[in-house]
Amino acid sequence: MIDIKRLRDSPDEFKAAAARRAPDIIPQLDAILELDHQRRALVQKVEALKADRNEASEEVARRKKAGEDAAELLTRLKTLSGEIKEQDPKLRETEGNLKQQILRIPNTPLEDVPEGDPTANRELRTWGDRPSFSFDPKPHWELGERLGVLDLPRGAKIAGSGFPVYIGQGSKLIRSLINFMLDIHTTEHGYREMWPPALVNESSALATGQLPDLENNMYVTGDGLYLIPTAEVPVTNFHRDEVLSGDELPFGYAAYSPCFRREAGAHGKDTRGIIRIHQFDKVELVRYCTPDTSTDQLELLLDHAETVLQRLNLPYRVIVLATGDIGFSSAKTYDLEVWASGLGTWLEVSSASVFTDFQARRANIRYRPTPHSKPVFVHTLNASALALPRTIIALLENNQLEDGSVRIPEPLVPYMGVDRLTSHGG
RNA sequence: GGACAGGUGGCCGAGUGGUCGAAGGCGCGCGCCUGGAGAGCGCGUAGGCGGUAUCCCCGUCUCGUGGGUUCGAAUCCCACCCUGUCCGCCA
Repeated sequence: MIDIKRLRDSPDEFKAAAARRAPDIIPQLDAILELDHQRRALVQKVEALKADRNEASEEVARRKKAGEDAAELLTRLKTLSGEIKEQDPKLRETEGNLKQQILRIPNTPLEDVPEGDPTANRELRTWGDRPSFSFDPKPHWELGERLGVLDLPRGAKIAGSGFPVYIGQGSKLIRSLINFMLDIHTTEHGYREMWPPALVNESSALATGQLPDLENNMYVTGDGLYLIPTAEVPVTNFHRDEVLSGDELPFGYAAYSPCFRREAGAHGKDTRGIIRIHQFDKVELVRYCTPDTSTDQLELLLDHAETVLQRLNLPYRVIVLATGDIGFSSAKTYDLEVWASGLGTWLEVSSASVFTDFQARRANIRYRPTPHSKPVFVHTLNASALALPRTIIALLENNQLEDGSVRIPEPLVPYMGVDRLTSHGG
């Protein structure tokens, strides 16, 4: 949620920042300013009436206590109360409209975010060498099927397309990767582990910014709960409506969760194999920090995500997203894209974002800089570290041998118990 | 899912229609005391919004949430949410 006071106090500055991401947003901001103006006028009107009412009401109490007559005062109060009941709903309606509109305004990007549509995304650096092959490297769906670790047709039979089944060593690879990633983040990067609910209520989805804009991309249950598209939602909401003490910041959680995405409107794009699916697994990092440290925290977070790719020896590149490509709640986002040899393309496996106080406002997460100072909003950040399917794609495709078997990267061997995936490996 | 009991400030806990934003306690902050610490004593300790204004003041709202009754609601009524206990069901 944007800071209405910032918009009100320096509208030109705010509009310029917001327009870097969405040039057509100015009329919406003007509408908000107008509504805010109306709202404040109404507040003053209604509160003046209430002040009169409260004063007269106290006088009634005093007179009754003293055994005096208050009939004449009561008639005056009756008309006053009637007037309040007429004006108050107007105020509430205006406030409701204003809130609705504010909730639809995306976060303003940081100054150093390149401006433009996705073609303005910038590659910052690459890590590792893309493997070379003496044969034609195969795509993961062929490898997975031949190895007997991935069964897409049966997944489609059970649930539908986009719900893969991992079997045998494939299933073991999933839990090995989850443990591997969580172990790194908890023992080396200082994260506290969390196992959150996979369903959340409306307030939670609203707080992290999935609602109202991404409503169509989430599965909804008949009970009005949402299947989480990322652990970011439950983990960030863990501290919703709380005041944290300043000296515990910064801190972070590492959480594994299944993720569910309808991918509505993504027809025909990256549909083969497990590139884009409806249910997948992910280890997510969420950090809370003070406003002055959040840009440094983003670099730290990115580093934590990169560590996983480096340990797995998967070549990747770091992209800074342009203003037109960052998510609704984000102020700045880095994507990590891993190289997939069989597909011959880069795949996004992680997205690291700083949300400044945007989510904290929606979720009402604050902290006290000192024991008696007023609470202020924290800054929140998160990064995938990593999303599993595309990590698996890269693992299979980059480490494949000519006979169709796949080498397991050394750090993963203790988790897998084998150093090769073979078609007779079970 | 059913029955009953509850949801009050950072925490515990009083308060059943009128100076109640809320007694008391704990915690926390500042000070006194002390060689130092503790104990003890004193003072201070919610947030949102609006106005005004550089941190003073004024108004308003908030006692789970949303409605209602009333001149006036923490207190009465309705709905919903949540927690506890028992029953049912179940991994």
